[in-house]
Amino acid sequence: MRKKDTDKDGQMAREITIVDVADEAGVSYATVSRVINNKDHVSPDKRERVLRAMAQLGYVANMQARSLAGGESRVVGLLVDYLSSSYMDEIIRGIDEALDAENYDLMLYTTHRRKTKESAYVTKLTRRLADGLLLILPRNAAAYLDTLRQRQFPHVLVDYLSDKQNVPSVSTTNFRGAYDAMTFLLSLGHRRIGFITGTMEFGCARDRLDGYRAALKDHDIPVDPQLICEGNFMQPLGYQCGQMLLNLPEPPTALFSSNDTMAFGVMEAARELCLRLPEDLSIVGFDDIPQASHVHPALTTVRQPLEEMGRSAALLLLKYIAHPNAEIERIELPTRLIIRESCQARTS
Amino acid sequence: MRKKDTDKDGQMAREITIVDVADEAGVSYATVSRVINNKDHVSPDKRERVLRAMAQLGYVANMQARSLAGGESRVVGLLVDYLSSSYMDEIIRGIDEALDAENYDLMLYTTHRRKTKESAYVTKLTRRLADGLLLILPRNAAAYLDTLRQRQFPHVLVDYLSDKQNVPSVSTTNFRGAYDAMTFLLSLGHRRIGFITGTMEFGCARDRLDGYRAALKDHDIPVDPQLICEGNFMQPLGYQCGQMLLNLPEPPTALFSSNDTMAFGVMEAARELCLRLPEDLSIVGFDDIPQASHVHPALTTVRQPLEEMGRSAALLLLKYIAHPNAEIERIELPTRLIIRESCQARTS
DNA sequence: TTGAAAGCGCTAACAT
DNA sequence: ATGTTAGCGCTTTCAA
Repeated sequence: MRKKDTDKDGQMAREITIVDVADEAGVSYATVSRVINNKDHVSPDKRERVLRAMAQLGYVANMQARSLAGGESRVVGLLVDYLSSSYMDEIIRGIDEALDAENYDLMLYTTHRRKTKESAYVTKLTRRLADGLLLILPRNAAAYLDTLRQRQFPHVLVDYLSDKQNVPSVSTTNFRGAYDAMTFLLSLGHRRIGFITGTMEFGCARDRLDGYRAALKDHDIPVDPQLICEGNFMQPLGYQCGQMLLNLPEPPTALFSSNDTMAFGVMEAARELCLRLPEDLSIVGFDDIPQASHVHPALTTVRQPLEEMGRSAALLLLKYIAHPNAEIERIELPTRLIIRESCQARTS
Repeated sequence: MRKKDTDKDGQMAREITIVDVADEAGVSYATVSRVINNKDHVSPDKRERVLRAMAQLGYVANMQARSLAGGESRVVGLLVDYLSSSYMDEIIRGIDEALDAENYDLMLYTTHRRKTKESAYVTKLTRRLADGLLLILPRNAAAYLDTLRQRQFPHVLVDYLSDKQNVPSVSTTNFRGAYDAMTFLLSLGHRRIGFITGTMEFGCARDRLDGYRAALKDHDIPVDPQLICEGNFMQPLGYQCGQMLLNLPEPPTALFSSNDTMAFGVMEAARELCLRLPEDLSIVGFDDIPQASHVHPALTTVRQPLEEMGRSAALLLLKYIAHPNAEIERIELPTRLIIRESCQARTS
């Protein structure tokens, strides 16, 4: 059907293949393949001719043929839930850069909160469409992690935590980060500190909650369940949790949100209650997305090195692609408390 | 090399192919292919058996083999510059939904502001990796648009405007939207209205500027070049432009920003100058990204139906995939002024 | 060092 | 209705 892909003028518009290059260079097409893949055993002379022919004809390798034939696709699959957050974009930028430097391409699939799609995509990508797989904040990882490992398909998870599984992954010191933020708030004299969790199915959300609790405990402050509100990492629920917490009979003097986006929601809620920031309420976020430094007051937050997380994950994946049997590594990057303007010593 | 992909236990771990399914179902593999592609001329009986075998074996089609053989890949390529904005995410969501409903997959490439990558990706995607191509706000479209058209490769551009080219595209009534926003501001009594442009290489940015000028002209107000500041659709420059405009000897009483993100920057700048919003300064944005309704004061803005833009683009592309010769369509979706709290009648 | 040839998994003619 | 077969463009033995 595509044998003679004629365009409307009746002219041949076939795509340039390895055979065309071979003809042009006057060599067999196996030799062209060798040149393309940088193999040995090609005379400098012929290599030169092939290269020239390729340039002249504007040859571009056909990915599917290559990967069908068992070669590498030089494509890495990336699976994410949604894209709107800077969190994702920063990580993806890091991935993209590291991959680009090594001449790999990125194929990005979005599941948009449909869990089933996650597995379907994994299966698809795994069929040699990609050389490896990166997953950011997967929700359904358990469903295919075993398969991936059994088939020795290179993969790295970003921000996935589970004690049960020993999985190649990149994450940050969530517990430590939360603990540090709390220590800071505590040092400011705050005693009633509200906490808004992330989506609890994620390990990072659980770790942050643990950090919150641990810090309180280490300061001999009992954990008041009323002060803990379950969020979902999104602004609207952050707003609602903020309202709830702030309307408590005995409201907190500081609020620690499991991510920046929800912290912005808290700011809205606070403003609606005519609270002054940071005089009447101190707020701390988590992530340090670019926006955090743009809001007023600029948000004090626990910085995750998002771009570096992406870069590390990509690099680790590349290692697995090169050495499928390399030992499982779990990289944990340090968080850092970024103090800006949204916190103040407790006055009352 | 993958002939007998043995895993570490020495067990066969071959992937299930159409042949395995055929064996299992006791038919030829051509029949299986027919079933997979929903072709006629298969007895209900055999179809049933094949389906069962597929389910039992967990068969998943190999994309590259399929597209190599000349079939459709049921993959649509999507090229975007960067991802962090809600603008992109909303459009992508629309695309994703429309495509998903038709059982198409999305392959997303990000160029991250490297123009050369754009062309490279187009070439790659075009090699039958994808059945069609979607481009959001392309920066280098001229470089490959001709090729795409000549090869009759289905493609649709989102938010690309150029009078010279007759290109399948989806956009919105940028001129009209800007004109409406200005009319509103003018009706509020504002006479000195500042304008922050978008990245001028984009047609939509130029159209919005034109709308600004036209409205002024229709109200017999001379265009003051001092009041027009060139932005780039990003918050930091919006902030800077805001500062510049607001520090003018005779500052504007209203500011119209070519997108919401820059309008947020303007809000920062205004706050730093201790201006009350909207009492001292009215602000209008463009896009109506979700955040616009979350800031304080909620932003009055020109709404672009982002998700619908994505959906329309996907649907149009699907049409071209089905009918490569279908006539070139340029869809223009209506914008709508969303009045919120960031504007007030001029008092002084 | 090079070329010839055998697939990779699939679609679509072409037979039957 | 169903099976047989010839590629699609490429990588990788295997010979030469």
